[in-house]
Amino acid sequence: MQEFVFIMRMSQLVGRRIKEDPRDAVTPSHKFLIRGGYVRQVSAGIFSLLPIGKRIITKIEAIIREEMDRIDGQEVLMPVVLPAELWEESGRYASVGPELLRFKDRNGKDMILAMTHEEAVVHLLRSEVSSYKQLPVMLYQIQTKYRDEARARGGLIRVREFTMKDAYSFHTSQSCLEEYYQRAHEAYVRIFRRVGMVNTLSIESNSGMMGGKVSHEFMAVSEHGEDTIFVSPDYSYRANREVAYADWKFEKQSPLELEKVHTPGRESIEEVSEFLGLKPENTGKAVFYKDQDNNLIFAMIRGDFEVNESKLANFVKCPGLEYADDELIRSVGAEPGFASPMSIDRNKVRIVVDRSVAESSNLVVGANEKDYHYKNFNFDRDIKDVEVTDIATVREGDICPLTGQPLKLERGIEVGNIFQLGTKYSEAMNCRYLDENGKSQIPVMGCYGIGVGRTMASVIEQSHDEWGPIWPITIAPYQVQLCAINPKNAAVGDVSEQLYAAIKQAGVEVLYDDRGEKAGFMFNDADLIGIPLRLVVSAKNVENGQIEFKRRGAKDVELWPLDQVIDKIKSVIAEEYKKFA
RNA sequence: CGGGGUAUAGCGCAGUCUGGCUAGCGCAUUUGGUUUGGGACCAAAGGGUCGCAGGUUCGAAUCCUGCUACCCCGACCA
Repeated sequence: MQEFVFIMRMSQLVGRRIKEDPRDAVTPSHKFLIRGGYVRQVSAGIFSLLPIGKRIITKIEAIIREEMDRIDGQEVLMPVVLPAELWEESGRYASVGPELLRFKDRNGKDMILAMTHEEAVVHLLRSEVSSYKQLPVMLYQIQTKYRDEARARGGLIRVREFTMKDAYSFHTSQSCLEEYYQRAHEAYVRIFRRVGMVNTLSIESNSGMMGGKVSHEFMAVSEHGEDTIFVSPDYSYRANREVAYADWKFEKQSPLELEKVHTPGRESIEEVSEFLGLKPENTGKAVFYKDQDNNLIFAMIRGDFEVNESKLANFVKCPGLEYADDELIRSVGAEPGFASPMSIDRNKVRIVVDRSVAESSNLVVGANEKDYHYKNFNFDRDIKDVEVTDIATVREGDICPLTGQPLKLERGIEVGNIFQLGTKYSEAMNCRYLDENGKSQIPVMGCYGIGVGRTMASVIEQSHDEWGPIWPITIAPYQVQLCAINPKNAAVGDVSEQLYAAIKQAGVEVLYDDRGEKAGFMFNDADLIGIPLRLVVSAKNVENGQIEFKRRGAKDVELWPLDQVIDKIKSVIAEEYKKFA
């Protein structure tokens, strides 16, 4: 752990507390980070850290370093500014959208601000490692990243510039990667426990633009989270909505004859099912998407389900699906609002059917003619040569595939992720080593990220009261806050100064409120800063040779004999650390 | 990128509809004094190109046009 400034006087501390909530802050973490004097916004999604905010970040980083070193990581530092050609090698210069900030240097050379460092680490490693004897290896860094987010929000929860710990491992085999992936997972569990994130879930996730197959997200459970998670009641099943599935049961009935019905002006599932006196689950829904090349994809799902665009995008291997416009839909012979998979130009459209349609009977579908639908559509009979898969979005209450219990919905903030990347980058960027037979091989990669600022914000989301954050001792800006009520009183002033010096001597981190503010004012500031342990020096107690001790968030106070304060506070601190070991 | 909103002192806001003398209020700040266990009191003081650029007018924070920044919802996305 790096050396720290152990002590600080409040009278000298830069970063004022603010009484009122900032107008534009909505989440508790955003409000308290601003009000407590931890961070200040410079531009949308771009923040400066004030001293106590920086101390928290430094402590979180120290915990991450320890755990990365424990799983044999080697710390490096790679640049924020990278040449575009490195990203051209991997193909991401073209495939990643506008969130990658591109610019030219003075010579007109294309450059980028790195949003992640797979390319940089492969560039580094391919010239340093050439033998199987050097593998496996893991490199990590704690570095600034930039993502040109369309919409920054929620204080530190979604920002454009941020600090991230990212780690990359290289292996000679998939099994070696899988073994290491497990160790990384365990390291992450330890990290989030140690920083005091009490409610973190590791869940199955969608690999998105990173490529690769197996991946997990570490979610801080919070009502202000941006991601939707489905969990079983016992939390044995946990999955992001993007990949979650349920044990859906569908029932086949004997097919009835196809029947064309007049449904004037009824376009939506609700309108059609109500008009025909049926339920939404008796209908089939058609949703049209287009890929980047303007190719039409016809997704068909039962009327009571929603298409899961992540599942669909993964299935058709196209990351950038968009809703198709009416003109494109008509160009294949379909009628928007009354679309049917039958009687359309099969050469111009790819049809993907959800199991809910394939395994149900006698559904109402469009007739590709304005104001007409068909009743009694049956997949097996009425359509041929289409792809059937799961593209349904889980709904709260759907049955868990593992436990058979109803799934419940949670919100989460993604604070970390781990991926089994495979050879996507090492292969594209020609990273090779020689195996024991002298044969050239491509290393298998894993990557592992943690958002440091987001972690700080998430801890507040999970640990605060109406007055401010309640920091775990492991990342609190100081371990102890010392408050002097009326330090102009000679006895109070003397005892406070002596205590301050003695605490420093004992190696305890203390923030000393020496300002002589009114008690209430001082206590409110202390609560807003959220240091977990508080000592108060007052005239009344000093007269009795006593000091008051209180834990942040607790109701009760203790009175400690003055000559035992140092011993007692040290033991309380040790006890607090044990809670997060 | 679509929808909605905001921009006036360090922070939070009023004033704008209905144009008018010197642009206010609370908090914070400075000075002096009194206070000191859950956001004290008295007295005095400093602090503004009213987001930017044009226009209308005798006169614009206020009306008109354009722009910019920021926030919220959505789209997109590690």
